[in-house]
Amino acid sequence: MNLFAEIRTLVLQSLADLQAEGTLPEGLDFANVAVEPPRDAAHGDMATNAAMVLAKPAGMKPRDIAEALAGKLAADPRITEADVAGPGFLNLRLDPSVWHGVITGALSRGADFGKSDMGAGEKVNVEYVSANPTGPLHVGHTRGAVFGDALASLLDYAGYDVTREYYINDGGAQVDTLARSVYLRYLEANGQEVAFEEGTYPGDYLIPVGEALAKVYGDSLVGKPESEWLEDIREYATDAMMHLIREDLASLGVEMDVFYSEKSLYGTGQIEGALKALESQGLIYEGVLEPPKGKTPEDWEPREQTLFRSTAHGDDVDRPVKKSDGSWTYFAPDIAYHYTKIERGFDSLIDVFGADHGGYVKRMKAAVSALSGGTVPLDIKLCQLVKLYKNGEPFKMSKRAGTFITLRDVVEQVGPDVTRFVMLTRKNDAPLDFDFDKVLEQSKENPVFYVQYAHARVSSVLRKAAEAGMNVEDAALLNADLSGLTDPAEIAVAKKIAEWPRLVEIAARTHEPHRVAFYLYELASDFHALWNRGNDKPELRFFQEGDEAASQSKIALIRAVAVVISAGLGILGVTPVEEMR
RNA sequence: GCACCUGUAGCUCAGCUGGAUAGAGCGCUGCCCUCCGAAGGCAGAGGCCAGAGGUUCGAAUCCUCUCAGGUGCGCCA
Repeated sequence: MNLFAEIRTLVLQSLADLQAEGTLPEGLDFANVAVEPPRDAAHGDMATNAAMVLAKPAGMKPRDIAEALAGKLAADPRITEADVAGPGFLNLRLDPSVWHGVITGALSRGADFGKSDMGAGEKVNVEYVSANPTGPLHVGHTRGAVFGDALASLLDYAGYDVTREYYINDGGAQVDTLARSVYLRYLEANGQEVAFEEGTYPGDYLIPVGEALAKVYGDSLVGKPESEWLEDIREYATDAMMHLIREDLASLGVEMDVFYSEKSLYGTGQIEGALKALESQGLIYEGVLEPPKGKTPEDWEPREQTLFRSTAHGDDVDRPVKKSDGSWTYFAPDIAYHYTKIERGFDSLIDVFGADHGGYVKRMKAAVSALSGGTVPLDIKLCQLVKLYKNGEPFKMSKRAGTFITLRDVVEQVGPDVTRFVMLTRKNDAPLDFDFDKVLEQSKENPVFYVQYAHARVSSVLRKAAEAGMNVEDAALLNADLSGLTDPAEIAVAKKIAEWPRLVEIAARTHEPHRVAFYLYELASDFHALWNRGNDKPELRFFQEGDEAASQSKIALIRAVAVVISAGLGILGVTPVEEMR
């Protein structure tokens, strides 16, 4: 149901016809022939670059090709005009009935209008959040959570078979630190005075965990050496933190398909297996790394380590997989983890990381490239920082002062819908300002409100029409005679709706869900403009007193707007509202 | 020193696998409610797309270099 794709098909068919007639030579590559909305509406409804792209390989003048193509295209009933312009653009004007078809398409397919089969059921794994299980999620995680979740929904909508996955880093030293910190809280629950030294987590959120442990174990662990309690408490604490994190995610509406434990890789031979797979390609060796140039660490000493030859797959230096004491670096289980993704049959992988992990992109891609023989692409999306503001003033976070902002704080203050939408109003690799006051402001400056307002206005009209006795069910609106929808402002809205399926494909292909948010803003803008046209021209108002036929056609149009806004917000994980309060 | 990201209107940012005269919001100027929600809309002013080369029919977009900001750079994950 992508109108642009349909017209492109028509263009390609016409080009093939020209070849059959001998006007165009055989053997041309049409891959770069595009059909796009023109930047300037005055140029028409759609434009194709076919003539310019083909001029050189065909050995013809662009305008000659364009003229010939125009002749072919004009024969199609959907096309009312085909003009050659500029260096060889072919501008097309479409029959109003085409736009009316877009409206009925949106009404009949509902939330599925815009769905694409681009993904063709390809299996995609989207890994996101993956925060250490040592405490509640904070604002930084929030952006990654929203981004990853929206991206997953977007890919699903575009026809991919998506798995949402969270990698639990429960195998490293940080969960030992967690266990020790919880042990302190446990002692505290048993009436002891404790001090949180450097290298422990002093957060209040561990107090209930310590208390719960005291209930389970009584004072039986008090005064015992670490070796007797570390393992048990680590497991207990990690479970408690993951429980907390799942609740945090749930408060945002994020639901994972798979929680994959790092620890589960140990002792199963999976890490060894992954490294063996690399070794068989000659990518593992014992060697000594050069110290980094410019900024050499104080304690730098050359030492021999087990290294992964990531440079063979595009990295800048080779990376250690074993520490000098023989234990794994964090990178080794990461390699094994990504190996399991390949073995689990995913056709492509996406990792969503914080921007501070930018340094791991190349080595991770190198590992996946090597382990999959280059057959499984890995895209790593880095989410930049979120800067918090309150009333325009920077909001400083401090763990000590207790002004540390968690995901839950944000969601409780502004709600999941606003949180999610705002997090998607920037490209992932651009920093984001989040102002607790401005995101709740009800004005067009706030895109969340602006889009919701458009949806609410449609609902308002539907209510009013229903009160007047009209049947405003989609099934009824589908039968409306749309031929009266000819005003440029009305057609502009229909055209914007027609762009939706195309936008979904572009956003999915580029892995950029923010495009959906921006599109919705534009659609809302066109809708608000049309609404206000009703001020000057009463015949453009959606509900026409006493003229049911006209009302039906106009309401069909705005109902189509609501359908698309609702679908778009659905991808972003935002609930559309029926009225503003 | 090296790698990655960023640099577009006074400010905050979009810009479609390279397309025509580069867009939006805020701010500024002037308009629009007897009327479906003015929580909106219309119009105007405002640009060396950081800079310099290159690729080609065509570059904000791709390549090279320079400048500026951010992030990271072997036993932390």
